[in-house]
Amino acid sequence: MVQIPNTPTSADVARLAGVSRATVSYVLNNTRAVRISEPTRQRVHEAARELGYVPHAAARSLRAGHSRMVLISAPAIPVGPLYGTFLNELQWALGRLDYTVVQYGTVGLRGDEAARSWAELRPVAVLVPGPGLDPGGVALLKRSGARAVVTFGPERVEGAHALLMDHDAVGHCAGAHLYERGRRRIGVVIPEEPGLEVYSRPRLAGVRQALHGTCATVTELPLAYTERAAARLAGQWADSGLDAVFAYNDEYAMLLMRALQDEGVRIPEDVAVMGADDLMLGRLLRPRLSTVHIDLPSGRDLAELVDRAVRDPGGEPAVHAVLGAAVVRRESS
Amino acid sequence: MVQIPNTPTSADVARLAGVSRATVSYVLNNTRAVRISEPTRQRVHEAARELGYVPHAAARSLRAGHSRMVLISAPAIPVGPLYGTFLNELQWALGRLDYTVVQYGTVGLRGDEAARSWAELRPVAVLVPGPGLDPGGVALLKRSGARAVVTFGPERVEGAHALLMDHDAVGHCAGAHLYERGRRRIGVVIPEEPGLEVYSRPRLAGVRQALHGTCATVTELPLAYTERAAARLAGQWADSGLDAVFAYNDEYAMLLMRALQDEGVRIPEDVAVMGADDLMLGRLLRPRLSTVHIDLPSGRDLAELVDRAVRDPGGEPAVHAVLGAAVVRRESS
DNA sequence: TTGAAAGCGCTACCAC
DNA sequence: GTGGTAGCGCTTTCAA
Repeated sequence: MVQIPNTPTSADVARLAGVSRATVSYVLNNTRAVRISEPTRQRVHEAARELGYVPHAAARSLRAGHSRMVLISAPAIPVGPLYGTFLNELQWALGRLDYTVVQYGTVGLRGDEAARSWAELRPVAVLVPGPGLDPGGVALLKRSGARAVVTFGPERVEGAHALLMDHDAVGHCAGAHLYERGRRRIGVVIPEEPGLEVYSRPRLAGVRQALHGTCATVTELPLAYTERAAARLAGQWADSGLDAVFAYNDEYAMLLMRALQDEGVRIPEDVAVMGADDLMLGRLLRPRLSTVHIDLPSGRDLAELVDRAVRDPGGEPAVHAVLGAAVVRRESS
Repeated sequence: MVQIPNTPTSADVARLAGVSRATVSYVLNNTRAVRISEPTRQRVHEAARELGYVPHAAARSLRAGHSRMVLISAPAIPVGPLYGTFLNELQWALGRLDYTVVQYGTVGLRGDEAARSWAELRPVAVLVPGPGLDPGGVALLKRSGARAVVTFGPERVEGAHALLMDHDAVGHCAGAHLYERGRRRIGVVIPEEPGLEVYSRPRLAGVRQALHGTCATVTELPLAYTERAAARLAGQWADSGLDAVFAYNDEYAMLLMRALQDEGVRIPEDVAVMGADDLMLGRLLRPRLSTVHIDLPSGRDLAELVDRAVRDPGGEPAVHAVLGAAVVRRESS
């Protein structure tokens, strides 16, 4: 008969090694304040290995009164390679600082409930990309023991540290560049996919700002990420009289560019096209896609910010503008 | 003076409401077995709200002896939209079943250490995409209370349930299709990026298998995901005499296709090109990219598998082949 | 209908 | 050097 083995506890280890639970704890945690004889250490390690003992993180942090868990809110929309690598770097860096990093997705919960379920885990720090956290949520998390709450996205939130990713700058770059290239009737693609407004709105605003006080016009172009929608938009192009378009990002740019080319619109002669994100993708298009390169902060830097905030939770919430944006001109503009 | 507020506990709620901690627990958990008078309920809820009380998940599961945490190992490589949507659906479905879903990345730990750090969280179930878990790890997790361990990827692991994503089938489809189209000298791109072998090897094997017993030849084409590498490969194309290539996936296909076209190679006349994953990308290329559409299992199905396994941990580890693969012929083949 | 108390696994203080 | 033990926040049995 197969018996489901009970999870071994430190008491089991103690019993097997013939010592007390305290001693087990001292040995396995390398407690410096107390010296344990070498033979005893051996026996304890031996016993732990034999039983396959794994400490119980929840019990430990319950006892300690705090955890080293950093909770990162996992966005509901699939993320691109840019953010993906950033996240990996961040996780790695936090791991080096001995934090336990956990991504907690909150599909289907409204901001309030989300913050509550995060708080139940009593993380020492909470990182929230994009929106989805309001001042109330921040307060709740802090009251639940979070020593650092960091948002990174286009908006800051009262009470939280912010890595301000100023997507206005992305649009600004694009707008200024297109204007400089002699374009005056500029379209800006606004993805219809939900959840992208937080990025598309500031990017649009940036374009407007760059063109403010000039004779250039800005036209919003709602666009779903489908061939049909792109074809429809391209079909109406001649009527629009636009001579340039900032396509939100490289993927939408590819979609639109293809549709325009299929309509016989010449790029960049008739219409200049710009993307953003500087994906490999853009280099492979013909004409090569001009884009806005985005510099995310390094994961290491953010990890250090988190660590500092955790060690000194009294500090004022810092707001860092961290998004570098620079035009990469290729052939489409 | 600003005082760091202490996290309120159920004892605080009890005090404020003028009842015992037991009563608080009964009210907040809606314990059916015990009836609490309406006025008391009100007072408790009131107090909890006023204090911003959030239950302590760790303490709860420590007491309960088990958690409802499902741990999903977060892959180190950035994932595509395909897997991203699958993951979201899965999280949503598990959430509906009242599990707490957490993605735990293990950048930099070897399989053994990874399993250990997962086990420290005492999850009730562990889902591991791709490799990174050996039979020892599975045993460790089970001994630590995991009632279900599910791998999903191309290989199965002793002791764990498996969603067998048979990437051979992807290659097989591609190979058979290219053969059928009259191609006999077939190249297969093997990405040089680390971590992709688990997928590329089976896909290659599938191609070989499809062509076994025919006069067609298979040539491995190692390729890094850079323009330079692609240009180099394309430069040597004439010498190779290949008349078709299965490019691992749509992204590598785009990379290579572009390089070939820049070399003056005509597609599909001189060389047929196939991708895989059926991304939007492929539809936008010219010629439109033929691809292998991959059908991942629905997140709901996997969630149900997990739930069943959790409820009946005695059951034999099930192995499901779950990857549908079908050729989508467009213009590049 | 409500309260007292035990105990989940762990660590840290204090005795020996 | 090592062991006894209190107590982290919570649920649940038993008593009142």
